Amino acid sequence: MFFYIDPRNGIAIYDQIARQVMFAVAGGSLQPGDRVPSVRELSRSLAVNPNTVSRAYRELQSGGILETVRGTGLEITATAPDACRKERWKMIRERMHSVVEEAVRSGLGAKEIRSLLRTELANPALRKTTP
Amino acid sequence: MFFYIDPRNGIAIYDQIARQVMFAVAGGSLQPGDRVPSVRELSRSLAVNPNTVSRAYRELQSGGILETVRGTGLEITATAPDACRKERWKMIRERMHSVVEEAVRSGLGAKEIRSLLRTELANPALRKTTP
Amino acid sequence: MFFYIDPRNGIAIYDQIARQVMFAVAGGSLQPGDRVPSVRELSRSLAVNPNTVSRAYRELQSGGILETVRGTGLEITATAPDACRKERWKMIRERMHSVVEEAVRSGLGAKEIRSLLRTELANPALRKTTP
Amino acid sequence: MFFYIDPRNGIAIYDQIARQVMFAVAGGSLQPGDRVPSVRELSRSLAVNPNTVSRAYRELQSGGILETVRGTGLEITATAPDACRKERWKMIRERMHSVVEEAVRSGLGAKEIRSLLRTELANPALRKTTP
DNA sequence: GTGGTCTAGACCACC
DNA sequence: GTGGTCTAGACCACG
Repeated sequence: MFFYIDPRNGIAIYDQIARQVMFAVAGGSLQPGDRVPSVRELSRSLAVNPNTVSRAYRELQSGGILETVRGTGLEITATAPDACRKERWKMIRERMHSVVEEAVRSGLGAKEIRSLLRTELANPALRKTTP
Repeated sequence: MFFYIDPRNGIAIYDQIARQVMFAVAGGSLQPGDRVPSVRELSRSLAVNPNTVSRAYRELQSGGILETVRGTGLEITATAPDACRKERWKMIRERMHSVVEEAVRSGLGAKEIRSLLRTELANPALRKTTP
Repeated sequence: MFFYIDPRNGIAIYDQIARQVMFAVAGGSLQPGDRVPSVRELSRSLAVNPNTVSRAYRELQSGGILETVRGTGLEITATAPDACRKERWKMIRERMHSVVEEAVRSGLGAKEIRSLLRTELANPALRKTTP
Repeated sequence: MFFYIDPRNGIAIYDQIARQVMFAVAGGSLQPGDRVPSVRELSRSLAVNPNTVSRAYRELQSGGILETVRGTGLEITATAPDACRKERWKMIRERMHSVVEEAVRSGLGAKEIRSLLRTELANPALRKTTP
């Protein structure tokens, strides 16, 4: 499957999993009706405890992204793509907002902030990493 | 004093205090030789556990921003302004990096990211916000 | 046939099937001596695992609603209509009991609960709904 | 404290805890700003695993009923009473709806259903049980 | 095979 | 002391 987690990057593992599912849905590589890997399978392939995967899936369920189909697994809901695209925007926008806010509060001007972004976007290491 | 903390915003309180000291130094409102409030005074005025203020000061000391002046308390070091400006850059740059990284990984293009920043910079509520 | 199942509604599928058979018997649309569809046939038409249909029938057998007639399949017993009517009452009564119990425990008064029922009974969409 | 759980009533323990907190808030015995018992304390007094209590609290958090105050515990939010009263109604109404729906579908008339409720409300065992 | 729940016990950062 | 996260392993109902 197409999930990778970094156990030491500060973001909780269950959250990394949930985000990647959402990104995959937002990007179209997971479609409504698709089944997500089983808890046991994913936990094995990520070398992570089943409970951790389970928690990620549970949060996605309560967010309306996944639904259980009794005994057969979890699948992407019909409303998921919309919700995921919205959520993706919201998450990125919130983080961008808080960076800019802190930058301004710490005394940086718009010019400096823009140059900061330019530097980051020029970073060649970006395009390679697929989630 | 000019510190404000929000015990509910997810950022550790000691970290909020330490950042604000650093920003004040970077911005010049705290100068080398100035004394910071005593642990007891600040903890009272912020309604915060003294241990928490203490920890903030401890981190600032080990970062070379504060030094104890025997008997009289803690004051801003001579090298602090430089260090704080550098630290400020580093913190902002790291956060900007991680936002951009997530945005790209989630499938957004450089154009969209730039537009996101533009929107944020246009936000008129920026200068007013107190930490 | 006249069965409908919803694999996503939280009620076990075998239970949905068993209930519908019982309701049909209680209501007279299935009579003693009538044959129920074979496991294979019903499982195909409901797009459901044969084990699931099998389990529904097994429970109905052990409840005395169905009996095997050698070679030809399962049919409604002579005592089924009585048993189903009783069972229907019991199930509804139990559920009503537990709703009322929770309502009272959560602080609602008899008056509010009665008004709740009145609202539900007034709902015009009732008779139309298919299981 | 005022929580009781029944480990064998079919409702998940974490759910029983969460409901009781909500009912307590809806009924006013827990007010905004009040602290809820600590995870460890409640888990001890209910003879339940800390993770189970933790999960109950987590769900309440994501529902906006509780918020963490760093290092000091979890407290009732300002918006909780409203949310809990709404949630309480919603839960009871949904259950009443589904009972009535099943009753009607199984062939019972409004008269019989009303009489069912009357019987339940007359049950003297009701008033005693406090959650 | 599937998910859901629970227990037990550990480690972390924070106050 | 507090909550948050994770692991390990168990049991259940369901298909």
